[in-house]
Amino acid sequence: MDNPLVAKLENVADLTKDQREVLRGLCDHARVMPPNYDILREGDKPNRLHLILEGWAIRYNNLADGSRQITAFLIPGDFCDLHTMVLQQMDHSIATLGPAKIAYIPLQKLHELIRQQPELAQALWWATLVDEGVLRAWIVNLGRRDAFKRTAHLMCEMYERMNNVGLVAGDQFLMPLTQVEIADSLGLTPVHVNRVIQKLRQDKLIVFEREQLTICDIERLKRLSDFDPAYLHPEHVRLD
Amino acid sequence: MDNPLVAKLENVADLTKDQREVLRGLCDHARVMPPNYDILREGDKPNRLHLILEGWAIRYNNLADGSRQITAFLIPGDFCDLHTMVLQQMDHSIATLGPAKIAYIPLQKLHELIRQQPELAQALWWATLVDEGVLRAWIVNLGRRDAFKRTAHLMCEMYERMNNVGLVAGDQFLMPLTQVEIADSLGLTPVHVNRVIQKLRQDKLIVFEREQLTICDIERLKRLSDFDPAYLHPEHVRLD
DNA sequence: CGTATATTTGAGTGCTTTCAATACAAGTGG
DNA sequence: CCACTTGTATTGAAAGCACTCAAATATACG
Repeated sequence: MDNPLVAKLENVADLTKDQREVLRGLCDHARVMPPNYDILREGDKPNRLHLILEGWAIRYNNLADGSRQITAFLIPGDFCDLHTMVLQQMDHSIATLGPAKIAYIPLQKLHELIRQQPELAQALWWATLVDEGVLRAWIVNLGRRDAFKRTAHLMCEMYERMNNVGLVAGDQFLMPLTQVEIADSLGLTPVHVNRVIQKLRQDKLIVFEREQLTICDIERLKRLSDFDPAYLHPEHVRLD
Repeated sequence: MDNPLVAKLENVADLTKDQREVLRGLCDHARVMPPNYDILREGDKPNRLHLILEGWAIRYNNLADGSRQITAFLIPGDFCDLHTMVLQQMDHSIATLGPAKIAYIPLQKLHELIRQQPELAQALWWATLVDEGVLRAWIVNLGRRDAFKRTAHLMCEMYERMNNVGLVAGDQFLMPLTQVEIADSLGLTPVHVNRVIQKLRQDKLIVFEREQLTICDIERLKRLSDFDPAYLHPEHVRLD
């Protein structure tokens, strides 16, 4: 498989062969981590960056009452912590879901890249800003959609994002989430997520088994969940 | 009043006299806009940046069913659209609440600043990344807290942020929000927000009248809403 | 002083939660 | 290889938080 970061950025920027090499070079040092492994914990002050190469991870916060809110799903090509280029301290934790291959990138290597390849740096900021758009879309989802639409919207988003890194085959992709994790991301209870998913199946919108999600009718799913991919900014990056 | 952007950044970075001047210079061209004025609309491709100097604004999305979700409150010192440095198109709208003084900054001026003052650019990225932290905190708020705690948490956040730009006097500050707007930001209905606010008053936690919010017992409010200011990253910026 | 906007109150409804129990699958240790 | 543990999915019934609808009151503004 090609490098997922390269795949992601090529959707929005014309990369030179050289730039592709630089990006691949960032991923030199990678390791496969076990499921449910905390890559980063709240309060950490990491001195290297982490990039997902294979598998999924979650960004999450634990609350005082013992509950948990997932604030992002990270898929291949996503940085876990680009913000540590500027911010000192992690204000949340990051954990793998299934086994996941993580690239470890020395902070210094990134700083060099930014100095030597400003255009590439720009592309990385694009990724950060898209992440911000995703966060806003999640707020809209949590704030203004009922459980059914909310779940459908999440599935549309993951379909789209997985597609952007070439990980959708036909109408299906690997979504290694339990219903508990879906619940923790959507602000619902696992019990209710279960009922919602059953309805999605009943309505012949999805098939979801053994971590494999099949979208039977993506257009209908997008329509009913009011999904508009504009927030993922598939348009070309401004490189001036 | 001093420049709110300078005030905000000085909390986390040691600015030289020169840098302060540059920041003030960004705000040269400013205008007072009327209440409920759309500074930017979804789909716009702005060629200048907008910075709040006085008053409040909202970042919001309109949904297909006619409802609205506010995804951010912008206060003095906040950029409306730093992301247009990289992204082409607005994926949401921005509107003033009360009358608000907005600085208009040509994109090019910002690009010059980034080239000539990399440290300042770093400080601006700090602001963007804190905004991202705020978005995550909102997701946690919407996903895992009931209406009462959720409302309390919002008030703690705005207290803290207003304080960071020197706009809290004693225990009170100007919060030009109607209950409808609070509802649209918290994913609640105005009716329910009304009942929650009454309870907050009953419990002697706040006084809220004529757009003036007084926090009677900030410590209790923080405790009960599980508020931890770490996500606002008051720590010193990494400037290497 | 009239009109529009914002706040408040009440009653009834419903989506989602909570609590509890069952079924099922996967992994572990003896 | 089986008993056992653990995590996940599923189902049912009851309770509750927040919503809807509707109307009254208050406040701001021209």
